[in-house]
Amino acid sequence: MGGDRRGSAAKEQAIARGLDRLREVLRARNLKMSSVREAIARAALAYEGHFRVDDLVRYLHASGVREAHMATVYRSLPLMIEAGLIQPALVPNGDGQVYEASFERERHDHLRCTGCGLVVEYKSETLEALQREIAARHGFELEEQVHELRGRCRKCRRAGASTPPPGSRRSRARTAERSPR
Amino acid sequence: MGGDRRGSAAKEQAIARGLDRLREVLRARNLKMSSVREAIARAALAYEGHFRVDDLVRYLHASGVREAHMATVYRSLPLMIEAGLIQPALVPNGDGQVYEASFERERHDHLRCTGCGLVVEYKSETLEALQREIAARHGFELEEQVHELRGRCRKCRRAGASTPPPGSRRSRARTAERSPR
DNA sequence: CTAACTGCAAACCATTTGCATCATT
DNA sequence: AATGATGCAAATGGTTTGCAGTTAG
Repeated sequence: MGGDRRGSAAKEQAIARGLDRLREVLRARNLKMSSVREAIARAALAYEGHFRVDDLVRYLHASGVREAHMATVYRSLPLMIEAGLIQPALVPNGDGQVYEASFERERHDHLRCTGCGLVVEYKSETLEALQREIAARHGFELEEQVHELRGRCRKCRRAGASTPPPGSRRSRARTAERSPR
Repeated sequence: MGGDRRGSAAKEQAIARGLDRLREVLRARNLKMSSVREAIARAALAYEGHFRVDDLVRYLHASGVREAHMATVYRSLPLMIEAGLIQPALVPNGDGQVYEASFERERHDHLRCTGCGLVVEYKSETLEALQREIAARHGFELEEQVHELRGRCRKCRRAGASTPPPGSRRSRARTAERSPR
């Protein structure tokens, strides 16, 4: 299953900072830290790429945390989001929300191939500036932006028909983080 | 409930064109038009503002179509989308997809107030051009874009605290179509 | 006539919640 | 000790599906 690779010192430290951040949020609300909570947060911070709740649970089980229950993970999601550890990643396509670690990582948006499901991250200063401007023009103070572009990637266009391959639902598509330029 | 206002001739004709468009899609797939199907499409085209499946069903009932079943509406959604009659409007927040008529209407995106739920439409050529450019840069042929900005509207910022009012889920928020500039 | 469509009820599935019990502060 | 956190199972709620009967082409 997913791999808990070597714990590069840097990454381990980032995780430690993330956990501290979470503790702050908890303290601020008179909530408690717990071993399960910590394991979940640790897993979320360490997870490479996008994940769903059940992915995280599997990862936890694989990591030796025997009883990490779905319900518990669900209950900790809002806290981790508030602490800035994770973020919803893609616009849900019917099969559950996908998250990604966001702690000490810069904002980015996604391009998604409607053919093979490939996801590419990109970042555009121009885009963000434009979004702020649009919000301001309408009297809004921007808090969050959802931006996802969909189309056919090079490979799918070259290879294929104009319609996405049939019967390909819940395709745990491959992800290519970071891309050209 | 929702109002089926006077049938301005222009609107009635647009609906007729929409239905023709739907017939084309149906014919192309060897599917059949039916009275129920037509009533559903008609309702979707006539509906003012955003709606959910159950809104449409209520609207249909109110319009005298006694047995317009949810399942049937669900089954016709993909067809209506393919025919370009409707489109998913907002990014689902947990409580079901929201649609809006899109036939012979120009693309637009939404700004959503995290305080009161107010939704404002806006349109930006610059933004669309930028999106196409980003897609192209990554070898994608753009097919669709999801873009939603969230923040606090003028009124909410003036009026209020920094956190959205508690316990305000499934708020059928008011919508202000079309806005300044 | 045949293939699609429709109502209805049951099935699905991601997410939420109630409750008794365990752990942190 | 007191208040939260957790596992588990049951409840939710939007959406999908199987089936038997109806209807369009």
